[in-house]
Amino acid sequence: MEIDTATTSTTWTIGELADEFGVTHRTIRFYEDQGLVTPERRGTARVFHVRDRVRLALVLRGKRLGFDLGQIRRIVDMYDEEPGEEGQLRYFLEQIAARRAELEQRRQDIETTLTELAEVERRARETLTNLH
Amino acid sequence: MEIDTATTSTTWTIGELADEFGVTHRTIRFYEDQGLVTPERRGTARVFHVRDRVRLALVLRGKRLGFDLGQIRRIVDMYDEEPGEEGQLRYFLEQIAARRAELEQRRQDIETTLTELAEVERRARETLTNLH
DNA sequence: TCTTACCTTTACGTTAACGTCAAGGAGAAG
DNA sequence: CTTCTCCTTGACGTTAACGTAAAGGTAAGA
Repeated sequence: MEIDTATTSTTWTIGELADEFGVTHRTIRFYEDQGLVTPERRGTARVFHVRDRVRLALVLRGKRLGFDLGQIRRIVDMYDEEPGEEGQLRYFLEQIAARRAELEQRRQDIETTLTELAEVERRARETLTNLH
Repeated sequence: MEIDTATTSTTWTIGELADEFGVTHRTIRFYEDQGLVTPERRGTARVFHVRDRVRLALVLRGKRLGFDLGQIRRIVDMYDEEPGEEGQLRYFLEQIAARRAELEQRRQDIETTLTELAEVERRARETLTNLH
């Protein structure tokens, strides 16, 4: 019997998330092992809440960026870090600065590559028009 | 006896390139296996020319971007593609468009992440000033 | 009650990208 | 000739990030 799926559900099964994000169950379970998501357990079954959904999205974005799961975890964990005391906050800000430096290096690499590819493309188009 | 290292050498040994780029001999040899660099052979020894040096730099930039060696090869090979006939040129332009799409997706992901990290940082700084 | 769909754990298999010996060659210096 | 230094070719080892069976639990519907 159906209980409540009329109101857009605020929890998900592993299969729903897998379908939505285009990954396998195995992948999500692996991420749970790594502590990237922490679904509730009802009996033996996993119940994913909004927090898990958000974190999963962040993880997959990290993967698109080519970070390994270690780096990704460090970034994702920043999103729901507890305030803490001064020393910890300063350390936290250092970490953010480090991640940002990596990201900006990457952005620079991308800009350069895009520029170069544009030049390669220009030459190709030139050769192409010269054929006619 | 020394022969000619006064005039900046236009060729390199595997060790020189390894030192310069901060990778091991093994890595460079592996890249040779994959066809990413194609050093000349003098007897049994490898002699790297400017082309290899450039390609190695491109490969390492690709790695920083988180591409796997397959993707990297596809990008790097574009840099010294021969003109060819029309069909090939059109296919080539398609490939460029595809690589560009990937790179732009990544850039978008980076922008988003940087924006979010800035917000996280702002909140951390706020908490920090409120401590005093 | 039986089937079907979806879930579970356990555990070995796989691929990429090198790391790490092992054993030896080639040439310049002393 | 011996000693270094730097190079060479195998070839097996390692880590990350899952893939892929195997074997079974549970709840809804026919």
